[in-house]
Amino acid sequence: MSHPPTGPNPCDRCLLRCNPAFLPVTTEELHIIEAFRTGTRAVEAGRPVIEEDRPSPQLYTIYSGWAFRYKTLSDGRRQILSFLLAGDFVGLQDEFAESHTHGVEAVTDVTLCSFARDRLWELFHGQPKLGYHITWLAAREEKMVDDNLVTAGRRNAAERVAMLLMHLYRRAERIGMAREGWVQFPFTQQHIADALGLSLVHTNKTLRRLQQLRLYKLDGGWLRILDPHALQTLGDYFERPLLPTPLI
Amino acid sequence: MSHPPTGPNPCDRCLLRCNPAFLPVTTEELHIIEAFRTGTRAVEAGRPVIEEDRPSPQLYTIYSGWAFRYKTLSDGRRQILSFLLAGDFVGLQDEFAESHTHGVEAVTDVTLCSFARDRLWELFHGQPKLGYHITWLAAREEKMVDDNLVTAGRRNAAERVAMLLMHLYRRAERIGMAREGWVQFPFTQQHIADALGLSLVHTNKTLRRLQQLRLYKLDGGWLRILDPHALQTLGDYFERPLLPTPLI
DNA sequence: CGTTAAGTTGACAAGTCTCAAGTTAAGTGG
DNA sequence: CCACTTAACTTGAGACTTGTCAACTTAACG
Repeated sequence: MSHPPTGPNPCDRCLLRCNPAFLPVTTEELHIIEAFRTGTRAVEAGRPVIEEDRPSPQLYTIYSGWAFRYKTLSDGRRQILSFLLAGDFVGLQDEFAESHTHGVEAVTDVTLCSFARDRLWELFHGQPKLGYHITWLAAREEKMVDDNLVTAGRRNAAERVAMLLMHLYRRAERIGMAREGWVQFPFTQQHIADALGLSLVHTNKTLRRLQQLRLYKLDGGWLRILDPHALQTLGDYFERPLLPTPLI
Repeated sequence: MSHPPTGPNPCDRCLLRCNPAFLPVTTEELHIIEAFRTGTRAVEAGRPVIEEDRPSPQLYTIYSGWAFRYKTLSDGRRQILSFLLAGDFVGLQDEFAESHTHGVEAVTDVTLCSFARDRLWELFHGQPKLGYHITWLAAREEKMVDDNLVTAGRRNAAERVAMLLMHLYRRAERIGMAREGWVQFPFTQQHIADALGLSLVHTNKTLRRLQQLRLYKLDGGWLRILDPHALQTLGDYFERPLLPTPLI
């Protein structure tokens, strides 16, 4: 999961596909995917991947880095809908959208593989298995939003923070981003507040409290979960065993 | 949209397909859908359609009535994730789930068309267009959850209620359930509270306030929007023009 | 007419937000 | 290498929204 110097490789030498978290594909499927791919793109930390109000002609798979999907109300209040990292497929909603849906912004520097939206149907048609996989990814994405909705709707501040820390740690760990119990944590407290539906100040105080309880540790942009059991119980958030994920 | 006396018809005489809100299908597609369908099912108001902790072997399309998807935390706090009505496709998430995901419960008496989950791949394979449609439905469903997450995370009580009233009214209206500006409204204040992430009492007070402002009217289980402009503005929630929906 | 679920209301408690003022950390240019 | 600037993070105080508790009313139903 280290950053490739010049962006993603051609699909047949894609580093992500060596990752056991992802489902293997046949050579034929790989060729179809490669033909579907239109290129790669790098986005700097903090810059937009997809503008909120403009439909994007591209679909993306995150190749490296962290990003997030969000929506803003007209007075500027912002809600982060979900975080995205390597392997996540973005922009599907727009394909079927009557109009604008959400924005996507890079947290770290991000590299992406891009696909032409208007050839999505072609992909379903020519390779139904890949269509099935895309549906798989859409369903997984929805499940994450479901979880976030439960969080915003029913958990209190400490529970929210506990849940999010475990969630982010687990997702990074799952695709091999953990190094001896530490995971890169590039998020600001503003990101966390926007994701949890809390104010920045209250997020800070809650974070502080859980840190003083020695439930987690944050050092130089790296996160370590000190007491996973406590965080899971507090957040009432338990990861189920995970199946390999399709990768488009 | 009146209730059929004995449950849904065979697909080739499906009343829903006469509804212009839904995408027309070819005869061949209709046959495939009919072969995919395993039967129909009636669920009484208040009864479970899918149990929260048990994976369901069935997928469903709602044929008539209102239902909702929900999740509960282990101490009983419940969050409604989205409301379901005629044409909505349910259970897809489970197909790809590592384990349990959400429960589904009937609000009114509900009739359903059921499909065998283990033949979903067959459907994608034999009729990619229908697979594409299912993805369409999944993406639309996710957009609704996105909206609900923004609501729970960033809107205050009055804004939440305004948004939900408009949302429910619009969805019912769209598939022809409106009668001279009135729409059936079978939800209790507990449903609304659970959907909005508010307490029952506060939901009641907020509802009352908006009613006294003459923004809407509720009479004998029927809802009328008196001031759509005010509710839309308050909820910062504007419906975009809608395309016909696929119907599986 | 009695029973039950749903809705209503007021009083008070608690959680979260806002405001305002720091402090720390990380650049950047002189 | 240091002074300056800026973004991120902290902290306390007080206001406000929302939640909880408890009692009561209304509507629906047998």
